[in-house]
Amino acid sequence: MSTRARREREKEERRQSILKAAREVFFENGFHNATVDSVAERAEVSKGTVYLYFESKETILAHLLLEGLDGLTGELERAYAVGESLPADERLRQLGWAYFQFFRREPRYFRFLMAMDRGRFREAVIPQVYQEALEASMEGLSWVVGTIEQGIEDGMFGDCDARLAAATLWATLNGVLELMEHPLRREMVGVEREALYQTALETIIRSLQVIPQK
Amino acid sequence: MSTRARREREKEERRQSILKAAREVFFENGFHNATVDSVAERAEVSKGTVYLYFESKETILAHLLLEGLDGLTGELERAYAVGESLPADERLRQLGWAYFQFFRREPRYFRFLMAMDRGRFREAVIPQVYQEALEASMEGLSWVVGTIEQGIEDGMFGDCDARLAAATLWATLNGVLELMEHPLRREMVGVEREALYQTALETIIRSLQVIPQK
DNA sequence: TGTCATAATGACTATTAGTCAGTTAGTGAC
DNA sequence: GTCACTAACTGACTAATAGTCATTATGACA
Repeated sequence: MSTRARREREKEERRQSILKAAREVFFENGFHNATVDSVAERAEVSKGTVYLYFESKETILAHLLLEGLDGLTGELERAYAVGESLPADERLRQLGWAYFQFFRREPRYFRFLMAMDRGRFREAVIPQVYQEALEASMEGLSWVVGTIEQGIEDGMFGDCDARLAAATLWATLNGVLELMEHPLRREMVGVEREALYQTALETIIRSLQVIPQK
Repeated sequence: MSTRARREREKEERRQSILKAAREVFFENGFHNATVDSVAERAEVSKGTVYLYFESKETILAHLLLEGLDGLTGELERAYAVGESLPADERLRQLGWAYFQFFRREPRYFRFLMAMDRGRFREAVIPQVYQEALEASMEGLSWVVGTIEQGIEDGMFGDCDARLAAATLWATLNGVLELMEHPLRREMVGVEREALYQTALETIIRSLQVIPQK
């Protein structure tokens, strides 16, 4: 008999509806200004129920972030697969632009992701979520590492520590996105976000390439 | 008569003692966990007095950040001055490492600076502070731009948009520092902070240099 | 010593995260 | 049908804390 199964499903649905409400409310007002009461109201449940499904306000955000991270790794995976037969530099470009597109489409996720494990967040977000986030990011990073290694094998890139190079690329792209996310800093550099991103991406890719000997 | 002047001075002293208390309390417990009551207690004044000198908890943080920013620009200015007679690449190295050293010495400032104009902060921190922060950062950036322009003139660097290149460098170094600030991400890349920083800095400098024609 | 302005106080209000004793509703047994 | 049982749900309540403001203290000067 499937009563048990249906119950499980209904529980999951409720959980999802709370997450959906939280996403809306958090995105509309920002995490700080959003109240758990308004999340509850939006989800058409009482506040007590929200706390039945999630330990704390921060935990809800953590789960939304995991969702976002899933979307991002999906995006990167697709870009990695599409580039299968391309040379390594072109594959890195694909990955780099997929990263950019994702955050262009979901700027609010970016903001939350960047704020992750800062402030109270770190205390609230416990092993399980931490682990998942780690694994998702690891996967994304491994594609970059793999691509660079491929480039080295092919003789397109000079011999270098692929992990170090991948970290440099990642840090650089994050740095650009973060910089251009702050109104204050964007104003300061007086350059378009996309232009800076392209410059940074090409700079790193070029630094990997073997300088052709004339 | 100097009554007026003394009064002014005493007011400023009180203001400073509140800032000092806030710095201690914020650094000890983090901004979120720190209470205004405990800042007041530490400064040996009542809460009301704190609010006589600062509009809000966020405003106090903003002023601490300005202080931090002052320290940073001081550091950079020194590095810029010291490198006066050095070639452009070496000057960029000086600036880059001064940046690194500052954040190594004051990691808590870095965290607060990076969190700046995020969250509630943006609403709380008003024109005056915003403007000051903008100007301080502008100054720092202009030294990098100046150095790159010098390098171009000297023929050490290839012809490029100095502002764009400076922004790339800044974004990259920030990206590394930020990345390595997150325990989660540091764990992931499995590389030492200083090593990654050096790699990134050298990568950007190299990308500016004219490739010597054999 | 009295008056006045300025500075300081701390009890109070408002907001909101999180709790828990009590209520409701669905399920299966008889 | 109805009873007992369980799981899900509720919302009034507590605790914590940012920010306010009517009142009080201080000290300069006539």
